[in-house]
Parts: sequence; C-alpha cells; structure tokens
Amino acid sequence: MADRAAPARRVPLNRDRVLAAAVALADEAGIDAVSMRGLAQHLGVVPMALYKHIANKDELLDGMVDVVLGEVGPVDPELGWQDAVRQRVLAARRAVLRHPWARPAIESRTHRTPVVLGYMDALAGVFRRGGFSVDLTHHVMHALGNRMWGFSPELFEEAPAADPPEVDPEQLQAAMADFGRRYPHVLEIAMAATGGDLAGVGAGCDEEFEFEFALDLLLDAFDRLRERGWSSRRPVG
Amino acid sequence: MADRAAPARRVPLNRDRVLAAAVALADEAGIDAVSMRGLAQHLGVVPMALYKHIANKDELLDGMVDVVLGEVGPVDPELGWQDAVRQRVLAARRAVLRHPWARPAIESRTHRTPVVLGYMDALAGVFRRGGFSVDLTHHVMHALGNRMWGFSPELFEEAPAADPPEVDPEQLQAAMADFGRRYPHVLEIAMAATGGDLAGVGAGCDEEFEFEFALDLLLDAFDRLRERGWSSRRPVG
DNA sequence: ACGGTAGGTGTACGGTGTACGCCTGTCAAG
DNA sequence: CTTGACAGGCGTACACCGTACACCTACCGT
Repeated sequence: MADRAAPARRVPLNRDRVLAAAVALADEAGIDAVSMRGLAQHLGVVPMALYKHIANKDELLDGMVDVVLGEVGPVDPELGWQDAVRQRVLAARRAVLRHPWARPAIESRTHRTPVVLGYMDALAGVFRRGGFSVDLTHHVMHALGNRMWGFSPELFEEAPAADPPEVDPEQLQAAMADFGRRYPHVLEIAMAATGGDLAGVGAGCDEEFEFEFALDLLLDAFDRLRERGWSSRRPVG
Repeated sequence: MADRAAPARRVPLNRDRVLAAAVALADEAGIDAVSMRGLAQHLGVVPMALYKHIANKDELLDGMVDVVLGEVGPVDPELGWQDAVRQRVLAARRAVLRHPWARPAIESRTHRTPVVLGYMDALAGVFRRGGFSVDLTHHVMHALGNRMWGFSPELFEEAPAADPPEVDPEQLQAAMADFGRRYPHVLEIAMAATGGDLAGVGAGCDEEFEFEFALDLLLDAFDRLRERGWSSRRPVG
C-alpha cells in the first residue's frame, strides 16, 4: 500500500516541460551539460524517453532558442520605428544575456522555427510601418544581422583566464614588449580600453556600450537611407 | 630487398602538413569529415599520431582558420583607409568563401591566435593611419564585428532543401496563404527578393550585395564620426 | 657504439546521439 | 467488464567521437 502511493502518479513529460528543463539545466550547468543523457537524468528519466517528445538534439536546441525568444516582450506600438527597433533589440539582448548559452546557440542554429520567423516578421513590420520600402526593409534587416538578436560577435575573448599563472614581472615585461612589437595597434587599443591597467587586460570591453554604439550607427544610417528614398536598383533576381 | 625499398621512406608529418590536409579534407568532404580519426585516415596514419603535432582538436581548428586567414593578401599601402578596409575585408571574404566550412569555424573559435591577432592589428592600423583615434578605432572594429572576417550572419537559410518533396499545388497554395497570414512582412520581402517567383524561395538573397551594403553603410558612418572627431566620453574603465 | 629522442602505433576509456524493440498503464469502444 | 490500441517510458546496442597512456622503432649527434 505504501508502495502503491509512492509512484505519485508522475505527470507525463511533454515537449514544453522538456524544453523548460533543458533551459533550466543549461542555465545552471552550462550548455555542455545539456546532452540527451544529462537532460534525461535531470528529468529522472531514461535518455530515449526524450525522443517521444523531440525528434532529435537539433530540434531540442531550436526549441531552447524559441524559449529564450519567447521571453522577449511585444513591440510597443506607440513608439516611432527607431525607438521601437531599439527597444525590441535591447529586449532581446536582455533575454539572451539572461542565458549565456543562448548566443552561441542562436548562432549555430540554421533552421528558422515559427518563433524565429515571427520575431523577424515583427521586426520587419516595425520598419515597414516606419515608412521603409520592402526593398530597404530587406537590406536593413540583413545589415542588422545577428544584432537583431541582441548581440554582436565577441572580438576579444571574455574570460580573463581564471587562474592568472604567477609569472615574474620581468618576464611579463618582456612578453608585453614583444606583444607591442608584434601588435602595436591592438596593444594601444587594449591600453586605452583598460585605462593603462594592462593587468586588467582580458577584463574585456564594455560590451553593452559597443553593442549600442554599433546599433545606433546602423539605425542612423538606416534613417538617412529612408529619408532619401534609397532603393537598390539591381535586377530583381 | 624488394621489401626494403617498398616503405619508401615516408616523409614525416609536421604541423603544417597536418593543417593543410585538414583544410583539404574539409574542402572536399565537409567539416564533419574532419575528425581526428578521419583526418588520420586521410593521412594514412593512426589517429594518435596527429597529437604529436597538434595539442588537441581545438588547436587543429584554430590552425585551420589560420590557414584560411593566411590566404588573405596584405593591405595595399597606396589606398585610402576606406578603400583599404574595403579591399582587405573583401579579400578575407573571398578566402572564406573558398572554404565553406570557414565561416562557422571562425565564429566558433574563441582563442586569438597570433595570425588572428596579426590580422586584427593590420586592420586597426589601417584605421589609425587613416586618422582614426585609438578610441574610435576600437569601437569601429567592434562595430564591424564578424564582418571584418568577410561575412555576416545568414538571416535566411541557404540550402533550398535539395529534394523538393513533390506536393500538389493546391496544398502549396494553402500553405503559402497560411504563411502570408502569419508572416506577412517576411513574405513580401521574399516575394520582392525573388521577383515574385516564390518557387525560388530558398534560393536565398544576393549575399554579396547584402554584405557590401552593410559594409559600406558602416564605412560611411565611420567616416562621419572620424570627420567630426567623435569620441566616447565615458569613464576610461 | 650508444643513448636520447622524434614520430608513429595499439589499446582502452568514457563520452556522445540515436535506432529498434519491448513493456506497461490509460482509456475508449464493444 | 473486457479488450485492444496507443502514448510514453525503458533497455540494449551501435557507431562514432576525443584523447590518455604505454610502447616500439628508426634516426642522429656524441
């Protein structure tokens, strides 16, 4: 009798619960922990059970991206196109930053799920309502590129090498000099970005600033094209 | 004696030959074919032999990217900064396009090899010589993002699904109508891009055009910032 | 002549995604 | 009340992956 109550009528899995668990697992243990086996264990289930709800791992990843994109709120219809795009993209950015695994995941995806298409459609709609021609909207979306998901590629590494390996200052000095000889421009940029504190190199750049810098550069450029009624006069093919 | 001549004094492997073989293999059989085992077989050697020349698979990938980047010629010192950047980036683009696997490979890399650093340094140098401040050069490089490697992310899929699965026109009509209801803006863009020939959807956009469109948009924007002596007035940290 | 070493070998381990078949609890129709 | 379909979880198995570790062998400088 005790052992009849025990099984507790476990609620059956379904696609949404699988995806939610995958997202949670990735959040807390990194995307590498999201293997079919790992996820199954996380759910207290055998690996093959997942395949009853998800075709394969690729679809799992697609679904996870969809979940993140689902966290992006709707566009505020009150805003002008420029603010609307900005708001939406920055909202996407916040969602992506909440899930550190999302950036590489989105980049690696190749299938356009309905959620992804919906997101792109909504964004295109903002441009269209803002007076952009179909043509210009098209190219402008391309120009945004991955920035429309709220991120731009990392040019310089992020992680500051968690274990700074205790080198003697003289060696470091020499290495730095050598670096400066090879990559003078990279060095001066690094110096400027860290305020001369080269020990802090690897602390990285202000990603938020860089992102908005490029975004606004593009939005301004878009605006000029729109104003002058720009159109690509190439053969329609 | 015949069997003493037979072994033919096989030339020992070295790092460069391994990398060249890896690139060749990826070119002809796709990046997935480049496993340590696959590559070893391609070289007529046992998998573990590769580790005498390469630390691990990650370093192999880094090395392959370096090879591709090595195909990009030097900057023409005669050109103005705008043309120089354009030329260099488009040269990188040609190199990347010669090796279809290179784009995702570059995106996935996180380590900055000397070759990569050298490439970035040269590009930064072009901006500096063109009158860009260190500060502006920094942000401008970020704004270029992956475009500095000659590619922008694919927004719409490339492959037109090699096997068009013979559906009856009525179904297709209905599906199309449904698509248009869900994603009206995406649809109109697709219509415009293919000249109304929706059967050709998936043929993709003119990637070359999109790339140069965005590149020139950015270069022009950069130019305006440079002219007006733009500077980020944020705390130097 | 000889010892060190560079470079190729063989085996083995722990991981991956997933195909295929089975078993069981639920529920609707007879 | 019985029955049978079926949804959903289970177990086994396969092919493949990256790579640690020990070994063997042919060369080269001393």
